[in-house]
Amino acid sequence: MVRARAFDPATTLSQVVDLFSSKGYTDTSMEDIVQATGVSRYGIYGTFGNKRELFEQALEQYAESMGKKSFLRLLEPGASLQHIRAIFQERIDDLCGDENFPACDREYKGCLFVHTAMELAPQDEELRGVLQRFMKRISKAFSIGLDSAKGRGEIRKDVDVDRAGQLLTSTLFGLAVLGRTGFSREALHDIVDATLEGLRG
Amino acid sequence: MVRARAFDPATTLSQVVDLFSSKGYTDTSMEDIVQATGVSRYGIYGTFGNKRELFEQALEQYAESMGKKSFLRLLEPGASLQHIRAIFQERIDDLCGDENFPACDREYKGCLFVHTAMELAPQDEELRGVLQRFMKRISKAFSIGLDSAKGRGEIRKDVDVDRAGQLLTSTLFGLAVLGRTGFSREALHDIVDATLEGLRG
DNA sequence: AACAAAGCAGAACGAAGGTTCTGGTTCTTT
DNA sequence: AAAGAACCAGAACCTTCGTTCTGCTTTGTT
Repeated sequence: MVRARAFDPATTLSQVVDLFSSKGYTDTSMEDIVQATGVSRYGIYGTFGNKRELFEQALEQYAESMGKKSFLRLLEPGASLQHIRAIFQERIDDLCGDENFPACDREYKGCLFVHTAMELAPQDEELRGVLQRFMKRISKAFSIGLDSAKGRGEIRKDVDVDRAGQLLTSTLFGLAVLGRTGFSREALHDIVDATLEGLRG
Repeated sequence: MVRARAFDPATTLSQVVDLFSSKGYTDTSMEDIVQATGVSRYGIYGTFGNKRELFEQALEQYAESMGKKSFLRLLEPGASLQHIRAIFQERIDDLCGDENFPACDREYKGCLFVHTAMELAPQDEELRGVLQRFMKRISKAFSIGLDSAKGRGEIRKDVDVDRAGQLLTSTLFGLAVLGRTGFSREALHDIVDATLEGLRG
């Protein structure tokens, strides 16, 4: 090794995650990526491989960062309905972006999971498998959190936490779709409230 | 007029709807459309305009046919929770395709609304408006059905039918995302059950 | 039968995309 | 200081895409 990289792969990957999250796979060009990251084609291809492989790494970083930021807290003892609500709060913040900017200017951020599901999952068996794993992991985390909340008497005793976990996962994606079509923070929050209302005892 | 069209615009548009539903906007090429419909480029462009305009008409036919097939029944007096459940049943059938074919061969059908939301809504103000209208109409139909079901004592008295209508709309899209990543009919049905369970009294 | 408006199939065109290649530059090692 | 491995910017290549154009065919009217 005689010359060091002029960029940090981790931060570059983060920028790529943002790009793919905003525009999806097909509508994000390698040129877009070169421009946004400031990294040369040589650097991108040499470090991450081709577009498909780069996307896969972006997806994995997306999932990992979301897991650490949002879902880890559900695995700790004493997790409550408030923790679940906090996940949706963060999710909505993420989807709706900075509200200091007017709606017409703000960049619509999307969910990389949803983009992957709609664009790639049907044809790409491997990515579909990755996606399924991530989704099941999310459902499981929700279930664990719900079980803990049930122990605290925050949700009904007769709630099946496995199915309810899947329900919350589904809601997570529904929010992404609605947020993308321009529905307000308040509308999304109402949906979360209505969902959790159905679980409360 | 001296020579008649060799194709029926309505059935052609239906085929286009299927294509866009399966692969989305960007991944469906005009060549795909020409091949699948058997209609010449001349016929497509002359009848429907360019790709963007064709998509808009496909979206409108999709919404109208879904409305007639699934949601009209909610507006009739005596609508019940069973009618709402039937909508989700049809939805799942539509998303998962014919179960006589093995999973690896079946063509994953997607939701045109979700594709529009993810691919076009952020940049295309007009389509975004169209999409918002459709979604609000769906929510409204759900609300009316829920109100009727409430009158029949099928759901709790304290349920806010407006918010619950939005919740069911969100669930509808969540199902599309999960279905696209290969989750089974049963998994999707569980989600529907869990959702409706939260509304029952 | 001849005309012409409107249809069709496919070639053609310009733009854009993913990937690879080239020529030059940097920076650690010898 | 010389060397060379790895980096960078961007040109180049090939494919695909949306759209338009061209030459020919069909068919109702004159």
